[in-house]
Amino acid sequence: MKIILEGREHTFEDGMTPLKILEAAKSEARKRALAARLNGRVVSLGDPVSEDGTLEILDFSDEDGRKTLRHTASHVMAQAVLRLRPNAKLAIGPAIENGFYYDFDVDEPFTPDFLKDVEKEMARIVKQNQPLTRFELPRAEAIAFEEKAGQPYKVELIRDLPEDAVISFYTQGDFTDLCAGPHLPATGRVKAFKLTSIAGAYWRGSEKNKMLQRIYGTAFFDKAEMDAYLARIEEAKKRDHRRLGRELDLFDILDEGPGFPFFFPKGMILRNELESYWREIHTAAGYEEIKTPIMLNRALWETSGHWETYRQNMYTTKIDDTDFALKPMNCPGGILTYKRRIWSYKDLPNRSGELGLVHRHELSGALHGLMRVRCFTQDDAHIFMTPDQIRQEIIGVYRLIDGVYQTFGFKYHVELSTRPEHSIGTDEMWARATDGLQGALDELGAVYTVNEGDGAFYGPKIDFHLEDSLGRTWQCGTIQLDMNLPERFDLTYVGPDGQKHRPVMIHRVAFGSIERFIGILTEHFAGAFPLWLSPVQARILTITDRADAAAGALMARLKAAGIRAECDLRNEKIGFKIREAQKEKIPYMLVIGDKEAETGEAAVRSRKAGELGAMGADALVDKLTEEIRTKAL
RNA sequence: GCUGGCGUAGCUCAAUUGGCAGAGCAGCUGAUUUGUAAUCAGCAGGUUGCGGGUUCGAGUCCCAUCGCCAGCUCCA
Repeated sequence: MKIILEGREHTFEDGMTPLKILEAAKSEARKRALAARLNGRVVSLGDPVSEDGTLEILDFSDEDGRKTLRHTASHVMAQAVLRLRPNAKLAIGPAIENGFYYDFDVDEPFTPDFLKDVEKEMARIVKQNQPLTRFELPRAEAIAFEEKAGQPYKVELIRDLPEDAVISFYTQGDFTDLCAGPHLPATGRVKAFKLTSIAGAYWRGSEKNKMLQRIYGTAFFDKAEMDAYLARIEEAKKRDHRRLGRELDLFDILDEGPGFPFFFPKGMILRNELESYWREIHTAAGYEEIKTPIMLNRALWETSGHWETYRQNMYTTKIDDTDFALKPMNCPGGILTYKRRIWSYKDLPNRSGELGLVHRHELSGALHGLMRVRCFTQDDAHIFMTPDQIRQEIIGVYRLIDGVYQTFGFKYHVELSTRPEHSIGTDEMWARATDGLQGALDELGAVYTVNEGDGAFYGPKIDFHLEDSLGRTWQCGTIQLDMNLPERFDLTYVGPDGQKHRPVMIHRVAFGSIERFIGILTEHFAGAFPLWLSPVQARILTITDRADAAAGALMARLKAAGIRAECDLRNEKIGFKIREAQKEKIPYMLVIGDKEAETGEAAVRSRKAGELGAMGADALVDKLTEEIRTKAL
């Protein structure tokens, strides 16, 4: 098979794809050169090469294809914006998960109306079907090109490119942009697109830089596919925990306490069930439970380093001329608890857990329902151990957390976060701690990504991230190794040699925060919680008041078996009662009319499966008890 | 905190160029005794987030402030 690349003929075996061609390249330099050329023509590196020697795209459905489409859509958007606002300065415009964005520096901020104008202009550009062509320039010329174009951000980007980088540009009609590619061959391929929102975003992601205007959009090869996607987003909004919390009377956040959630009676049942489950598995895993004060004096926070490093996030007050702070973390309390006695190496590891209420003054703009609040309960635990116990303990904690998420059927991803800029402790401590975490992950065969510089100021961490209904991820579980606080608080244990030694400490949470976890849980189940968590597990619905006595008897029987049951004796039609129970997502509806009152049974209706037929009280208790016991999903 | 948008009844939303603050659902009261997702009727519900200003007149325009939403930054 012959392929003509930029005028030169290349011969490849049949069935080659650009990706395979790249893989077959002999040297790195050759690979880069080929990639640069191929990217200029090809949508997806996995796409097959057609027989007539051109690079034609046959399959748009893979992720690379959509990414390329969206990247091209961002160029089309930038072109449209420049036509409408010739003075706009371009920053960056990548494809992202499900869409794309482009950042602009403009004199006047964009308005929602302006988005409509941009969409119209984009449609025009798509209709013009301008071909995208690629060219490369040496560094100096590339800089001169963007300087002439009046694009200072692009100049800065070029200056920061590595020495050996290929500097490429893409042109479509009157628009040229610095870009590595790849792109669609022409703007006409951008069939379906929509601009979704405007937001501010700092240049290069640093709040020290200027805030630019960002336009988000999405694009699909198929209009129907895009409509389905947009409809799915609308649907997902109905699962929003902030909405469901209010609708299901579980929890809410009121204007009177921004970031400080209220839990209503039904929400407390859910919460208490989670806490009981937590106590059960932690007791089984060898943890002891403690409770430490939410307010402690300044001297303690100075010892821990929080006063120095974290004070801007702490709520402080003065009591009798002494500074106090609400705890933003539980560790100092856990440490003081450890220090109450002398420990032998035979006592370690010591695992003490605390459902600890912490307060953090988060930035107002960061608050988000239960996901990001200003006071929350961490299902915290601190493990004090000898250095040679590190790996085994971390493996144990990892398995415990994994078990928790499996109980709820959650998918998660794991990140290893390393030393941040703002940190305390020596290089050697950090190296040992990071090696400990990484070693455990590798021994477990865990799949994880490394997040450089994202650790806590006192140590590296393994984070567990869960998704909300819109696919945004939230850190829940975390395992943090700390060789610093034991030093600061002069923690010791007595070794076999009779001498004092320094223990190592793990901070860890499984839920992360009960509040955030409930938020995730609510969205995951769309409010239809598994039976064991449901605030009301069964509601008995009467057809007429002739069944009231039977209903009362059944409720008493269920309650005696520990099942959360209630009666709906109102003088309403059964359809109405069913509808309400169904909307409240009550797992089991037990209908009693004359027939059932007679036989002592109930017609069972499941929230999920509909009518299940009549059952006697004993059978019903057995069925529900078993479902609760197994925590069935 | 930053950029933009938005705050009207418990909830979802109306209210023409500045001109009488409304509807559905929920709630309450009464009637209805009903078989698996909505019985009927009536009643009540508001200092339009809060505070200033412009105007004969402000839900609507301006300023300030609080809160919410999206994103950025930061984080469990």
